[in-house]
Amino acid sequence: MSTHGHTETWIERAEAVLSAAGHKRGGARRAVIELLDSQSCALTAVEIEDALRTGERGVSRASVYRVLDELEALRLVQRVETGQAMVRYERVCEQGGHHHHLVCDSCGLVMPFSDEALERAIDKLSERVPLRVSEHEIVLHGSCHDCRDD
Amino acid sequence: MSTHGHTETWIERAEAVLSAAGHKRGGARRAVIELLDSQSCALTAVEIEDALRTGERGVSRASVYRVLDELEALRLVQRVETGQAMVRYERVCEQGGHHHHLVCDSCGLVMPFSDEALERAIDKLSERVPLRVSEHEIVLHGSCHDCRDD
DNA sequence: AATATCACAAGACTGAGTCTCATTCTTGGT
DNA sequence: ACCAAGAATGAGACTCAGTCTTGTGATATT
Repeated sequence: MSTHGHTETWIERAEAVLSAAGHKRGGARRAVIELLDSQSCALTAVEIEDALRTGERGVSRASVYRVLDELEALRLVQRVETGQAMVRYERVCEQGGHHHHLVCDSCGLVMPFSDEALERAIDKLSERVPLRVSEHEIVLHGSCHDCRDD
Repeated sequence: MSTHGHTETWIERAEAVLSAAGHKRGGARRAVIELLDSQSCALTAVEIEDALRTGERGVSRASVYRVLDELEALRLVQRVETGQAMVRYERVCEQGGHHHHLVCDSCGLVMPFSDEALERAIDKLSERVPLRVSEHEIVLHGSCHDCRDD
């Protein structure tokens, strides 16, 4: 890795972006960021609150939501609407991390997937549609291997 | 139109499916069905409750949710997750009515759209994915013509 | 170190959605 | 028509994710 082209971790990028946006540092935000960084899949706000309370550093509910809002506004985290009552959040990785989600309606399992053809279809579509498309998060519903019984 | 091949309205189909599923008739359900039939785009449960209270036939909150659940289970209505805090519902039309939604994150406008290439991409995708895909509802976010300022 | 400002915690509050249960309506059988 | 069984409904209590308020503590700048 060269000096200025090195691969930055998500935490490092998050700290840099937050600082550039004029935010001071704080323990609650740090705790939320570290938890999000340690997870590979999307968490709900309540899951985050519970995990932190059980863990080393409790963080109040208001702080969890505030931090998630800040991170979302800076495109550091992304909402995932799984249709499961609670919104989920996951960190946004820059390089090739673009993926969508499969949700099993029976057991609630959430799985990531990605597909080139789908991306192309959406890119083209975006040009024809009366909306400047900013983000897309596709969620497909169905039943997973263990729930093939409906 | 022939005698048995005639085009059935959504209301007629709904009544038939409900009856076949062993449901008796009732005023609340009828009112919800008529409202959904009169709408071209998706409504939230609260919008439905309000519209009915203001209209001819008030329907209690419990009934609105109960009826929507029943209709969804029978695939007569479809949920639309717009990421706007409240789930929306719209009737499911059989012939070619398959469409998705654009949501303006600034003003909350919800617009329908459909796209053949997108459908094809999803159909192909469904075969490669570890999930028996039952439904898909794509929601694209962005800003509409009137909100081009972010 | 003083100060101004941001970050935070605690908990009251809001409101969408659920649950319960008593009452009313439908419908099939008589 | 009448009646009984069971479905449909209404009213409101209840749950709980998410918001808002306020007082306190942390942080950076001078």
